[in-house]
Amino acid sequence: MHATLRDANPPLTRSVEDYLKAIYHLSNQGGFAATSDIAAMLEVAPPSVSGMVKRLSETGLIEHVPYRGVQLTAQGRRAALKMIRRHRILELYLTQQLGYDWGGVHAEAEQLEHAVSDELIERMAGTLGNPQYDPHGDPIPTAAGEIEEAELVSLAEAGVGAKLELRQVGTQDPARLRYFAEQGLTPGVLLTVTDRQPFNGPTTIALVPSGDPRVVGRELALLLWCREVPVEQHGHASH
Amino acid sequence: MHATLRDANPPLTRSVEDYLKAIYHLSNQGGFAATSDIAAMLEVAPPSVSGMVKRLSETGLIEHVPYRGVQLTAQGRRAALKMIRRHRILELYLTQQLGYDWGGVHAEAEQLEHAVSDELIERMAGTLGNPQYDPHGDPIPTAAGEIEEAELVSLAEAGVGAKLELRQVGTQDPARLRYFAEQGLTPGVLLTVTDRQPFNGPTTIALVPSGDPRVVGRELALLLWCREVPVEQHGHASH
DNA sequence: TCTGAAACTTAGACTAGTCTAATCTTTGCC
DNA sequence: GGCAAAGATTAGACTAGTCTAAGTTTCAGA
Ligand SMILES: [Mn+2]
Ligand SMILES: [Mn+2]
Ligand SMILES: [Mn+2]
Ligand SMILES: [Mn+2]
Repeated sequence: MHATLRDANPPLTRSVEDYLKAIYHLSNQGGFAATSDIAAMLEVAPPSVSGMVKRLSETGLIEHVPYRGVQLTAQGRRAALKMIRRHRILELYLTQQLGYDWGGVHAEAEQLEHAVSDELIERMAGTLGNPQYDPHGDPIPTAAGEIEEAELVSLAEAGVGAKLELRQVGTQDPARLRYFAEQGLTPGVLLTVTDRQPFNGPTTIALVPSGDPRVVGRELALLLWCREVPVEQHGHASH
Repeated sequence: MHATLRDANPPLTRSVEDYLKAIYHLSNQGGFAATSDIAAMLEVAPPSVSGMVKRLSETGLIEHVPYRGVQLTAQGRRAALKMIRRHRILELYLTQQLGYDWGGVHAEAEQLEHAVSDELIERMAGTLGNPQYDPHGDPIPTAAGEIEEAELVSLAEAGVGAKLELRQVGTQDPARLRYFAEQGLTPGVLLTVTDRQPFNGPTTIALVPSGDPRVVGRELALLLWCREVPVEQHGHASH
């Protein structure tokens, strides 16, 4: 064993952890993450991404096809899911135990995720009762690296007449999150689609059971991910 | 305003924050912190310290007298006390809210102190009732940067017969802390010094009120910082 | 007063991560 | 099928932080 050999498994740096998360989010369902999309998500210049991509593929965390994009290896995916678990448990802990609102929580978790130990995360998860979803409805990966894959439909694409449960809110923007909260649009809410205007027009919904109407423009409707609710009529299960 | 000018007040890096804390701890009561002591405390080589010292004095956080040592400026002291507040609130929060024992808490706080926001620290402090002391009895600086300066005597130097209150435990070593906890030697405990053997020998104490005896070697006794308790006899205040 | 050891600084190299400017590749469109 | 624009990579520079090796300063003791 030569003293000059690099440490075989050095701990990942803050930057590397954020790159892996970004690549995970951008390469859903087996696709490639593009250099420019990673750069935009992390707010760095594209050449910075090219440089990091080189290092990450040398260490076996990603697969790089030049001019095509990158994908996580199994090892890289494990590391990404670990960070996502940390991030989402932190978000939930901050909202439930320390009074954060769901808009402010993302920025704080973005920093803390790199500093917490496994032990701290598991203690937080225990305090919270080993939760399944974060404040925005996103599934929390298990400590073993499993994550729920739900088929959800965006409110902008849901059919008129559909009865839906709002499951996930697909933004971290504090202003948009605050607006959704004001409108009562938080994960778990039931609603029916009552109208959609043509030419990318707004969707009108009625909250269940209050019946309160809401009009949601396409930009925001695309952020509201819903599950179709089987319509149960007076205790009769649908067939 | 030229775009080429460096940001006037960039946020401090993790390294800088740890250097400032180390210098604070090493330059108590107006003295100088020595390069080699800073290096030992941070586990870096002395030339790394010389390099950092140059940068820190250029940014006005410390004063450097070559070959003599360094001192914090007012600005550097403010920054150091802010980090110490963070560290101690984190330690207390982790022990009181998340079930950490006082041995494991230091390493976790050492990382988190660089990642938490002011808002998070103040929320934690609020949850804890704006506490004055951390789990090891160390005073927590206020948000305004005030810190209590107590005159304490080490158990190794206290006179035989003295009645003392254990106030601070001056180590972060998990093994030593665990041992102290086993022996019932935690901040707040009352005791009397019953014996001291010569030639740097052990100190024998009796816990109050149980009377249980403990024998403490000099190395550990030097870590136990105590306050003299005015001896009140059956309700008679001492004159 | 000299001298040698300890402490400190300087010199020079290296890594991680970032940037701008210049140079490929790919691809949609005429 | 050719070409221009978009996207990606390479080239080269820079900062922060670390190291080892080599020189400089201080100071206690002979
Ligand atoms: Mn992050
Ligand atoms: Mn979230
Ligand atoms: Mn630290
Ligand atoms: Mn402490």
